[in-house]
Amino acid sequence: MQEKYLGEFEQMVMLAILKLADNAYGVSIRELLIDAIGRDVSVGALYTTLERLEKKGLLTSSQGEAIAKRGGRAKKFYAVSGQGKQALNRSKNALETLWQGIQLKQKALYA
Amino acid sequence: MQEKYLGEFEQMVMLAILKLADNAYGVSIRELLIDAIGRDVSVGALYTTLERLEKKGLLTSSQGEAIAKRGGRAKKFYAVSGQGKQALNRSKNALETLWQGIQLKQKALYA
DNA sequence: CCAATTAATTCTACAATGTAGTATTAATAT
DNA sequence: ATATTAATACTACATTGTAGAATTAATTGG
Repeated sequence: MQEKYLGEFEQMVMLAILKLADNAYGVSIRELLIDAIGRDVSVGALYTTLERLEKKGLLTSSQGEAIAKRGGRAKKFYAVSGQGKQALNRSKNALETLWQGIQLKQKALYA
Repeated sequence: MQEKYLGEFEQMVMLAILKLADNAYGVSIRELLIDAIGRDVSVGALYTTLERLEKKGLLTSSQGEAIAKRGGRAKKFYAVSGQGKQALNRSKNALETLWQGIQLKQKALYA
């Protein structure tokens, strides 16, 4: 079977998880994404993607303990699997290769 | 309207066009992509994507002249529009921001 | 000039990913 | 127990990815 690309949103979600390390769960992932990419991410979009990535084996998850805070459901923590990391690398490399030598905007040479 | 991401394949196609400069048409784009990303790209996948990108205003096209070669239909040349370049930049920046500080593989420090 | 050949694009159909909104669940506090 | 809160799950539809077959348009040889 030919390796497929990751979708772009999928990539972003996985990168957010890597960044959050052991604090990567739905709400925190969503916040980081919204902040990092400067646009809204709907709750549904995120959870759907998390599920799909886990089903494909690119993410793993573990149920969090209940915490002594006001209330609310337990968190489900995510981590990027080895397979997921490989996929990220492949996508990154493919894009980098293609960007090679392309200059879209001229940077100002001096202020 | 919120800006959407480019799909990853869409990005790749646009980058290939930029690279090919004034020789970007279906067949050459496909060859460059196959070579650059190391996997097959079906004819249909490519042309469908080209059409959609043009319809969205991210690409422009122009009909090529018939050329004195064995035979075959005239080429349709593509170029990335200003809007297309902006979209590429946005996607690139978003991904770069997220990759910031993430180290997946340790590079060998010495051989 | 017409049939064969070639180079290229278009068409059709379905799968995977993107996206949003609403509903549900599970925990805590009163 | 009931209200409140934090979080996840569900449902549905739009967009993008993907493949293969069909079609078109050009050239050349006879």
